[in-house]
Amino acid sequence: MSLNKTTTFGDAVINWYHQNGRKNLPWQQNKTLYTTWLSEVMLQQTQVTTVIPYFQRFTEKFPTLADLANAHEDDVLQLWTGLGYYARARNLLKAAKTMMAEYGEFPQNFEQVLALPGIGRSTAGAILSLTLAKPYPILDGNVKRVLCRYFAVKNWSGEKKTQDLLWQYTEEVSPASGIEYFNQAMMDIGATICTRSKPKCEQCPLIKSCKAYQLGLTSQLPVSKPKKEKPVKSTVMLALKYKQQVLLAKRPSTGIWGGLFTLPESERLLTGAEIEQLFSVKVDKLAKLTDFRHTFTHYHLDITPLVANISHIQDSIRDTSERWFELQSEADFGMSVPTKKILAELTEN
DNA sequence: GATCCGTGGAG
DNA sequence: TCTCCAAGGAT
Repeated sequence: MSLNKTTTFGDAVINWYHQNGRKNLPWQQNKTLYTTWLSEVMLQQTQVTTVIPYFQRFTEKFPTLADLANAHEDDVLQLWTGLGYYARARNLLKAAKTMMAEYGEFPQNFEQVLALPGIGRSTAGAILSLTLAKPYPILDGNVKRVLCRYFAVKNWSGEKKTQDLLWQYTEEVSPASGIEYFNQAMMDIGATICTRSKPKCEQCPLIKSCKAYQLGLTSQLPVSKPKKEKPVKSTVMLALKYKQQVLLAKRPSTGIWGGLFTLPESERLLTGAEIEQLFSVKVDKLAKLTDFRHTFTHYHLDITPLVANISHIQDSIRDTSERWFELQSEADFGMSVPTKKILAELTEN
């Protein structure tokens, strides 16, 4: 790593931080490696305002690394419900167990941190620089945007070649001292000034040397990723309702909604007779609710909720992954958002 | 390199 | 309503 020792870039950014940087976010108080790690993982592809309540609930339930390492996956996924990218939660628990078993604490060595599941180069650098002022550069979405504009990078940052170039740039501009302020400031500038649309260049400490600004390219950079048509998939989600209970099933740990509980799905609408045969129940009433669309990063999912009021449920649990859930109760496990939405609708009626 | 993995807010 | 995309990492 070659850190620039006398960069005016670094000075300008650090000075800006002391005047204008964010210092009151929940994870900036009483920082530990554990809390910084948690916040960085939650913030992957997720905005600050979304993360705040999740972070508070999580640290209240699991204040320390040791607490998390002793947790059950269902409890972790419950706290993650609605936050998305659930592999983050599964990897968080896995990493906590590994750290306690291998080191008895959160490691301070970069290679050891990087080796943990769910932690890449940028997250590892953020954890060690923000918490311990270790001189590692970061390259998250904010930093990428700032650097793409500052250096007028005209290629999409998703390309390997461009990614490598941006890592080179972030190493070059990172100061040897004050990295904990610098990295936080770069993220703050990206989030509050160098925004995707309508950047507030007049407030930017880098305005004098920003290439995009000089060339009048701020509205065209960074180059957005080449867009592809999202495929549309469809599914039927079946709510088997027995009195005030509904049948849910835990999904396998890989794939969409891994480890979460969801309603049973079917590729097509089922008849009452089919449901009776599949689940060994008696269907008293069958109703189709209004379709709705759930959109992921890479596809649309059109969901048709089907509600079957049933009786005779003696043999309806077919698998250890299935369970009956009381509609009015608070789930102590993770649930997908579409499942939660449908259950909420059932509870109202 | 390409694909997978969620969700909510902004525009 | 629809598209874009936000503190990325794993396969």
